[in-house]
Amino acid sequence: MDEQVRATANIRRVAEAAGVSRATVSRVMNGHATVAPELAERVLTAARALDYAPSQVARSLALGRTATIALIVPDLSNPMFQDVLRGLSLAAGADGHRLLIAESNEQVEDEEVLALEARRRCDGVVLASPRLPTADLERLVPQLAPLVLINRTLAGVPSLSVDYAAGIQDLVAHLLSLGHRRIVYLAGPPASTSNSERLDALVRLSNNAFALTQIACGATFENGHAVAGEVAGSGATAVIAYNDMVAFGALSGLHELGVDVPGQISVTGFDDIPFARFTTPPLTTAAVPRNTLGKQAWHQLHTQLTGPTAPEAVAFRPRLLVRGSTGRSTS
Amino acid sequence: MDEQVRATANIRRVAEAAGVSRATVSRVMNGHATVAPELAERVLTAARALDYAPSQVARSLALGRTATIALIVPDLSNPMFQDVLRGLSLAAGADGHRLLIAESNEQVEDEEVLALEARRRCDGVVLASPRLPTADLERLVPQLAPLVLINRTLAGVPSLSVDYAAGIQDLVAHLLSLGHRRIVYLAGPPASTSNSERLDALVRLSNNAFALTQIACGATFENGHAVAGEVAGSGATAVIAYNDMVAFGALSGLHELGVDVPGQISVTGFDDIPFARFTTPPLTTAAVPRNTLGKQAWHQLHTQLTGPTAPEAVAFRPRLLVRGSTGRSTS
DNA sequence: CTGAAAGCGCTAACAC
DNA sequence: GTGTTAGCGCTTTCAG
Repeated sequence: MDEQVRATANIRRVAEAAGVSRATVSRVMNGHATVAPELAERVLTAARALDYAPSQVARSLALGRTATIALIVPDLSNPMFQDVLRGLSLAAGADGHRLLIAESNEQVEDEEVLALEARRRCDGVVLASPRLPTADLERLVPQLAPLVLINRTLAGVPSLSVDYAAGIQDLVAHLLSLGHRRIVYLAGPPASTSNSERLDALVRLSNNAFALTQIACGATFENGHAVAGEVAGSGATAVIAYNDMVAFGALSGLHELGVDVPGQISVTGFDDIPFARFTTPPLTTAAVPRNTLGKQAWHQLHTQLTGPTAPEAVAFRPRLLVRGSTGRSTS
Repeated sequence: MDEQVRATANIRRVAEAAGVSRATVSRVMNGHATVAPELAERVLTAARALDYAPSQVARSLALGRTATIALIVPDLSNPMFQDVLRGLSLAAGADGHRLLIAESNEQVEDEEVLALEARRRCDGVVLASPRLPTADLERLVPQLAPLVLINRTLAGVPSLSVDYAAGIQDLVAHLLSLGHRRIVYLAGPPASTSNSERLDALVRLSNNAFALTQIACGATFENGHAVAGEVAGSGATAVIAYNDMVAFGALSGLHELGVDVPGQISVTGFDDIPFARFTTPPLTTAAVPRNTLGKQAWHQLHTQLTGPTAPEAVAFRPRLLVRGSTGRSTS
């Protein structure tokens, strides 16, 4: 019968069917106050009959906004970005905005074009691009704005970061309170700024308060596992791992060596990944508020979208979670 | 000086600056073969000078396609969907398509409008909606097409699922080969179809080959942990957990009870979540090819976008991963 | 090979 | 209140 109807109805068809102008259809569809109830009813009926729903693309063009934002991340398999994504998605969704997501797959050289391309389809960008050179980023800012940066700062741009130093400070204070005075740090990737922030904080704090040694390690379970022997032989009574994965590996390696945690040595992680509570023993760590980062990212973007605002750079303090992997120093 | 230039250049401005028509600018920007090199050069220069990049929204409207697809999931924190997302994102991205993502946050009643809304902004949909009633889904199909279903099937719609029965079969075969004849199943949520698929497969296989018992459990670490005592007292020599998290909990509980795994009892999981290789002992499990699901989803959507195709329903067989948590039966 | 002009579907002044 | 009309920025026949 009506084979041609399947070609997704548009506003004109509805207008014709309802015997009104397109403007009226538009008004009704957008709930614009004043349309005679009788007309509104006719429009709604026609719309329903034709399975009509306004084209968001056309709408976006006419309005000059898309009600969509983009998240650009280097790696979707990183729990950090997964949670940021989730927080962002929920928060933006609650305010009626869609989320476009672009992953650079760690290809820094692609990030610029990815971000620009994404920005052209939406109203603003949340960018997590730890490795993009600052100069490039600065050049990009005007074209990406409204923009929110995750885990890095730049003058004049709103940003959300994690205060790694504060987290380390809490971890250290906790260990000191347990009597530990010889601490070994299992260092993360040397190039990573999150590693140097942690290390810097440690060095700063160690000043007389405790003896700090360092073992080059990495960011993975295997890395942590591999240095377990070295840790056991280091004479340290406590280890601060670069992150939870490394701590997890160290825990596993120490277990195999018959070293009791926390009886003989205490171990802390960093991040509070989902499995940190399930290790044996459960891992004492500094919880990075990843979800909050996402929520706040939307908040900051939202305010930029609705009006002019002063850029803010906020750093979130991780939360110390004391679990079973740390105990009183016995030496 | 040129304050008004900041209002993002459009095609007309570039055309004027280059002294050509908008059509020519369009041709150049799209690499359309034949434009005099000299003109092309002028256009490119002007575009560069004005920081011009075509509006993707306008382009989408004119072309009738957005080069964007949507993924609808109930819960982004579920590792299953995270990996599907990742596979989909990478695959679609490689073919120059963007990804819109919508999370229903488990609110089934929102999924319909979410999906429809998303569909209006893009060219196709990948839908993972395990709980949406079939009748509703059927009604939705025409409006969502091109469409690919994840983990559920529907006549006439391409879909990608996991063959849970096959995974169970492999697990059972593995256990039988190790001499196990008394197996206990730690059941997942009763309402979940993935639980009943596993259970059905077990019941079917148990016929004379082995004694099957069942313990009501759940889907979490805590659930698995809680039934460790019951498992130990069950007389079974092997346990098949609903999923890895449950197996993980059981492992932990058995450890605390001093029950040796796999010495006294073997344990298997299902899914191969990222941490399954790191448990003590590492978990034997059936790996669900989550990434492949995402990749294939793009593949199926892509073919639909490029031409008419017969819908396909493909089920992926999990891969048996034998690790340290299973061993020869000693009883 | 290039330009003029119509149109994608919707919104928003502006009139009536 | 409702319709007319002029865009939003781009693509694409169709002439020349």
